[in-house]
Amino acid sequence: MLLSRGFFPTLKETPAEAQIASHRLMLRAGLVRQTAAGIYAWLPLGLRVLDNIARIVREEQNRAGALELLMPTIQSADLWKRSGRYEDYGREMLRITDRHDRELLYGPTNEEMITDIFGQSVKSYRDLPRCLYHIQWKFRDEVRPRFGVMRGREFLMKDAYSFDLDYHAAVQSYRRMMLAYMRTFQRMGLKAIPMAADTGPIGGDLSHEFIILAPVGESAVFFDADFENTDWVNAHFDYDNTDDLATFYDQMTSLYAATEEKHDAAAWERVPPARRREGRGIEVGQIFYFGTKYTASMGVTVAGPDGAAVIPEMGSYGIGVSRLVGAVIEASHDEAGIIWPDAIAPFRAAILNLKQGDPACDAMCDRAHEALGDLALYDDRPERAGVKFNDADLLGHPWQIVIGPRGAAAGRVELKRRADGTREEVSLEDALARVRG
RNA sequence: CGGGGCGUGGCGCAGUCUGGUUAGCGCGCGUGUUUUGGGUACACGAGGCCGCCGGUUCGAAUCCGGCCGCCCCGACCA
Repeated sequence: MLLSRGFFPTLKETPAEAQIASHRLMLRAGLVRQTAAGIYAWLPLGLRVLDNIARIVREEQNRAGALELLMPTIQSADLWKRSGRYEDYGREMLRITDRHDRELLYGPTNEEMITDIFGQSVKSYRDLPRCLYHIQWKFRDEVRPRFGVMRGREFLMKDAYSFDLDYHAAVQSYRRMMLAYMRTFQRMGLKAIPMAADTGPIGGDLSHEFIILAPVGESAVFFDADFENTDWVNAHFDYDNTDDLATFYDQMTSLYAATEEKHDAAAWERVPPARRREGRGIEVGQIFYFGTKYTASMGVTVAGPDGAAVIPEMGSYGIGVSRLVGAVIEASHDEAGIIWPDAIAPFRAAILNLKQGDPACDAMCDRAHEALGDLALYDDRPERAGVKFNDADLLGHPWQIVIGPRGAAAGRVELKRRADGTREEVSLEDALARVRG
């Protein structure tokens, strides 16, 4: 991709409204632009990141056996009246009236809708279990949106819903999704900790929030530092193996970890003082088991093996896709700008032509650009080297291929790793190979 | 929803208290020269219904009233 042909507006100065690092950097690097309180437009660079995060989420959901569909953003109020939440949800729900005075709403979540869709078509225990998900925009009319996309009113969320025949099977679904979540965040370069959490308006009695530690986080959290020594990544747990899931779940939940609402002073006292960690965290996902709350209220049953009606057990599982963009930046940036983890970077590398117009530089840059194609952003502007260095650091590409007249004449390029700032002089071919990974 | 603050070229701000010629400054943008490995320097230039509506006045960015928008702290929340 040629930078000169793209739309990557960067800001030298920080807009006054941005208070935290991720918000500042998202505006300065041209990822988003605010269009109203808590509502953002995603510019090309931001959209690439959002898509990359959604792709990883999707891959891990599929791997865990969940099935993707797509439900609408606008929902009928009737659905919510059936579950009783139309009154309960309060003013966070954006209510809309159409030209026929029908009551609609912009969905803040989809339990009612998926329960309705599922219940219409599934009539036998043979159709269970199922887990369905979609990645769709939500709207919650927050009283006070803040921190850029971390607490927007409109946000992109992956929400999955599991349907099982009984409690035991529902617990397997819950554990399966917990494993999928840990794998998802791990792939994005994030260290998430599952913490016992409140269920809020979703309801139910079992819930975990996935927390990324960060000083700007909105939740106060308490956890046992020993969690950092838990090695679940190399354990190769199988989604279909009940023992694996049990072992994994035990690893995740046996050590103390809770958000403020679920904090238990007595249990906390039993954690050795040296291992007690208190801090703040960003919630990037939450999972719920709530049994038959929606299937019962909305009248969904299936025929069991003996012919008797059974009310399916449900769980729901959310990941804040757009929030993750901010969370990743909070976890990975420095004074100069963003440091993208390889897996979600909008481009794997920047190609910096330090002397636009120099035949050797131009030729070598063209070769690099041709070889990497869409993996790289080629800064072909007639700007000074300093401008290009600074923009590349700001945009946070994992690699920078620096091509100047000195090196180009000798057939060498400088390869810089954004994360640690290391640079080495290598041949173009070696640089390309490293960037491709 | 309580408390506080701010709306002035794309961005960051000054000017408002104490009304008065053409509304300034820095950055950015355009053209040219210059520079050429970490935001170069100079020159010229474009770009504003001073958030909106109404009022006071000979005269309003400035004073008064109303409205809208946005931000921050708290309570609330993926």
